[in-house]
Amino acid sequence: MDESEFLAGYDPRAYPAVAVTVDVVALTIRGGALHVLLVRRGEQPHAGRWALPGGFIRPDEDLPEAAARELAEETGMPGRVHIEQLASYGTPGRDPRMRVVSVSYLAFAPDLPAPRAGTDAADAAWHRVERLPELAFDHARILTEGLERARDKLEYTPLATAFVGETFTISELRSVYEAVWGVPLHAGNFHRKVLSVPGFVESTGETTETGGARGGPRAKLYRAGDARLLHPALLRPAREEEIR
Amino acid sequence: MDESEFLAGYDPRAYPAVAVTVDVVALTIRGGALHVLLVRRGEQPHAGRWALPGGFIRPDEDLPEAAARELAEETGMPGRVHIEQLASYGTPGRDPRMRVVSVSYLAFAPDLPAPRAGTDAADAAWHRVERLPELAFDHARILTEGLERARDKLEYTPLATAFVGETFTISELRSVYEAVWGVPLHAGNFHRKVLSVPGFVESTGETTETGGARGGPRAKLYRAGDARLLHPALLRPAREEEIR
DNA sequence: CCAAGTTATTCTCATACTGAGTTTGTCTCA
DNA sequence: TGAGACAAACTCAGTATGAGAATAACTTGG
Repeated sequence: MDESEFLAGYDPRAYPAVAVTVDVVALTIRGGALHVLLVRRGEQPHAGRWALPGGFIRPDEDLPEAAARELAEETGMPGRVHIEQLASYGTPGRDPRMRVVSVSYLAFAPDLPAPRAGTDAADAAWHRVERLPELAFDHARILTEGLERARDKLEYTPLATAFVGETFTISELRSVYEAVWGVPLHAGNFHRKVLSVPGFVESTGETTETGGARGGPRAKLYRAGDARLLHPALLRPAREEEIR
Repeated sequence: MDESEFLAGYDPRAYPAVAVTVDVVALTIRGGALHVLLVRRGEQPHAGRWALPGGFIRPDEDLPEAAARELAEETGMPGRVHIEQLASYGTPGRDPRMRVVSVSYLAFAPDLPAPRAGTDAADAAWHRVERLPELAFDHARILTEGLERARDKLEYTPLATAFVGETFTISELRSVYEAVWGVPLHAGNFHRKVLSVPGFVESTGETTETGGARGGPRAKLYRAGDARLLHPALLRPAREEEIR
């Protein structure tokens, strides 16, 4: 091994600086539809274009902290937000300014207040995931992978409870699945399934104050149970096209 | 927003350099047991301790390329290696030298020749995952998460075929599941299940030349099919302790 | 060569889970 | 007050699963 190889292997200062950012795919459900938080960029490059909220990590800040901070800067941060790491992207040239490695996070929250413009964005808004504007950088790809991850995790984790309030009805939970998966579900089977999975939900003993807006009896209220994995899982209807 | 906030948000050069590395959790099956590739560190910090193969990314190298390169440097790189991203780790202080963000990758390969010492390691060897030495940095955690990911992916993807040769018998495939999951499986049920999942394996029409080493008939040979997802999935026996 | 032991492959059968549809009774709105 | 909406529970046929057993093709040690 010669000297240059040694340096290439071990000394990061031999390289041009690499910048590390976090980008957050923040999802919520508004009016029965899945929405993602986007900010309009105020600076070059891609000024004026919509992007995922995110920014450079700070020197003494862990990755999840950075993600939570970036999200808080755009939304005023509600209490109950679930955050988890998604993936990292580091293709040279993905940011024209310099070598940037971006760690993406997925965040889920119950229906949130309208976001406020943060320190580094001209504007911030929830967008329905079926009708998105063109995104800056490679954020369209990150968002796509984040949605796919969210759809998967709904199957085998109690993630859906992160989209609803402290207590909720089975129908509210079902509408989360329908919004994220984008398909209608059989109400009776969903009900049976949710109640049969140990630890998914537990009854509060209460019911809603009134029936549904358009009629129907009062629904029983539940809260999230202590399961970390759903067993058996709630599987999406098979998607032929994704199997091959 | 004042000037310092602006810089904090947008100019990475305002920060101390962040180094980005890739670490690879490379798995293979040798003698019916799951093994992971480890290298003995030749340099400080943690000199002499075992670690996951990895190193700093190069300026014009994409992340997966860097992972493949690091793996090749330790093993002489066989052809058929499946590589996928695992997660990223960036807690301040995880490397005493400087701020390091590490992107981990998971690699799977059929039984490989003994590794060779690479350019940046004093030694390299396959270790059984049930009997591991103490690892450098936070590599024990990375390895644990890598194993968990591999066990999960075996359930719903044809990943197991990446651990066997071009053609294989159902029993060979079963022994992959048994090695990775660490539990014995019912041979008859496994056989029925594998053949019933569309696109998992396809028959070659051939059989093995001889029976098994200790007896039994010749087994039919299969190759990997075109499925990207297994449907229905091959589920592990329920793990009560992991559900709550 | 033969008996004993191994293994691949196929069956059986009882139980569990799933999708689709139905039933019952409560509630809202016009 | 009647029509429609909806929560919750039930039915039933089809499918998947776990456990065990049967069959037959091979091995190896005598």
